[in-house]
Amino acid sequence: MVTLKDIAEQAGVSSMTVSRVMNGKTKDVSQKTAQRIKKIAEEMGYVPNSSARALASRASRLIAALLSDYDEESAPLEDSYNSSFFGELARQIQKEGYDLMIHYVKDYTDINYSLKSWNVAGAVFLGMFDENIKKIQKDNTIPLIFTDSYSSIRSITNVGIDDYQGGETAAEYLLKNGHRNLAFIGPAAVGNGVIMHRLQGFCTCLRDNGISMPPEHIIDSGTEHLEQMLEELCRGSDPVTGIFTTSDFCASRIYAAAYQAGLGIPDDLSVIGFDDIRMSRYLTPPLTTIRQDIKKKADVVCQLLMKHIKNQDVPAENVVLGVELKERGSVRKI
Amino acid sequence: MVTLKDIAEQAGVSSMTVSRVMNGKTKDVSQKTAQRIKKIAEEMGYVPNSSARALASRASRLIAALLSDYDEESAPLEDSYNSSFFGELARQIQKEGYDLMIHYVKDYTDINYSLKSWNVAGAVFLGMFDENIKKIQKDNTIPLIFTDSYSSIRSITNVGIDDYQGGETAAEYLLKNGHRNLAFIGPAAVGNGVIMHRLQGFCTCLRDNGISMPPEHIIDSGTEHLEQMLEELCRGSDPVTGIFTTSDFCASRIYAAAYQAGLGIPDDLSVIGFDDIRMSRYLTPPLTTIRQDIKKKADVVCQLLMKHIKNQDVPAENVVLGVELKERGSVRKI
DNA sequence: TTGTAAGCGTTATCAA
DNA sequence: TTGATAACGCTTACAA
Repeated sequence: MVTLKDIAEQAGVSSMTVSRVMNGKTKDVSQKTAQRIKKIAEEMGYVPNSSARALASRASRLIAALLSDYDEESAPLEDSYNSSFFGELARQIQKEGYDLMIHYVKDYTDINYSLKSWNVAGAVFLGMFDENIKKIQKDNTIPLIFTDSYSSIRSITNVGIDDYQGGETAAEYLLKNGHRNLAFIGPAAVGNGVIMHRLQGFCTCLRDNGISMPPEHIIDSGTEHLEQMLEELCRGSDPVTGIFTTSDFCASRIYAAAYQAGLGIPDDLSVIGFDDIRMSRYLTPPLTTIRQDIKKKADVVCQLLMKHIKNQDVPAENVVLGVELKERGSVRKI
Repeated sequence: MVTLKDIAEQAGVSSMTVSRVMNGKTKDVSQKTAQRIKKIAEEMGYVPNSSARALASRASRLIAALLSDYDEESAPLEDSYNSSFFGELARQIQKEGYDLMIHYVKDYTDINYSLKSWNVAGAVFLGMFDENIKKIQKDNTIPLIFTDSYSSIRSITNVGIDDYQGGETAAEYLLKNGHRNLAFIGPAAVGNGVIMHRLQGFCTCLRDNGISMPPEHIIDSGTEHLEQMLEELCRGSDPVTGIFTTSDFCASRIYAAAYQAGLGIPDDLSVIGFDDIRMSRYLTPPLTTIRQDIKKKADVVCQLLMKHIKNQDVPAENVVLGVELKERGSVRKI
């Protein structure tokens, strides 16, 4: 391992001088020696020791990504949305000269460890963290960026999308295409999360247009019997013709169930998804969906992180990104 | 921040004693003091400083995952296969008490930095690294685990699957179902990688059965004109009836192109994929594919890593995991 | 069983 | 413009 000291000896200077050069404080060092030292460092293959740096400067160029992991069996990164976002985030963070660690966290202890162990410069939270937010905020002075959080705690920095608007847009579009009998399929709408807001936007828009959706048309996507439910919904005397679902992944499950039930999309059943993951355009038929810009989201998160790291006094802010309808082939006009 | 020293002062012992307790070297410390110290540490919310540890012990509990990133526009983690594997790997590594960093790497400089900067205990390589392997190996003593590498360098530790066998299995299955005129769709078969081996297994099996596949039936999945190609292939006097493709994601693109071309799957065209990502069973029709066990792969990588970390003298080994045919609905009998 | 001393590679601070 | 020194929090090696 090549250290500052090694280079210093080669160059006949003190290691402080080398340190200054390596940190780009070139105005404190003469041009000549700076050049010479750079060359020697290059030749010797010097790579700064980040641990030592972090220790001495009490600040690391490290960001932690925290994935909430309620359950051993869940696989957050198997979800196309999450993994795309994480991948983009990693790229952006790296571009800023920071390194990224990933932690699955279950409870406060895990979170605490993730934040303190490597004294990370900041953290990004993916998933639900409502219970712990208050305590986390209190215990830490580093920037914490939440994503898609609807915590009632004010003054947290969050980047999310307009889920409510997304629900509305979906409803509008289905109505515009003549659908009147609708259903909603998603994970059991937990408390105050994105799912609930999408559902609310959807329902409110329907109600404003004089349409109501009976509670039994709100279906838990976790059900084993999706096919059967679809049959019941679409075969009655007053058949459901349109479904709004909370993710494109979920939409693909609906496609499969509909297929098994002998229901054609969009002929017998129209479906509108959420997210616009890469695969959606390749479904048969291509999925009409509410698109969120994952790249943009990662970008905003990263910029916010950098801003807060550079200046501790930046106030908390809640960024809400827009969504847009991506019209493809899974909704028909009736 | 709570340090060993803080705890030591509270407990009226030296920080060495606390250090021993925190590292579970309880046989070197009296039961009584050990208990007392544990309690105090708990109360004070002690979290060990990993940077300091790494610095003092010249060894970190950190693993680096290196994603090869030839191109700004590519998004390795948008690929379902990669992201699932990465997610599983992260979980396994964490379970072993290690932390995981992610790095996109372009060239030798990047790799070098990733490995040295945090003196990681080991690294896992995802993607192609053929050019640099020799140099990387020479410069590092830490365990390096490659995945899906067909490097000609001997004595690297690699975890892969039996790609050749996968190709054979696909061919056998198509033949068994009466298909004689076949095509292959995948990324331009770069040098010596997984793609080439899958293709070779496929072709060899065909040849052994007296069937030949003309070169123009090997199609680059990167083409813009997939729909048109499919038309040409399947509408001629001697139409292609079966396609083997190198990933399930690619299969979904073929589904979409076939749909646009008015070709029904499996009625007009049978398709067999590779990977068995989560989405495959939800395609319409559900995709018949060559399955690889991603969880198992991550598990093997992690165990290998631990073994090599604990014992530097373990020889390099190349683990080849099996693949299996997952029969679903995209291949028809003719 | 416990403690002392030195040192890991770097940066902050102050002095020259 | 440069250097000496202490310190960051911890572990290793040795001594008591």
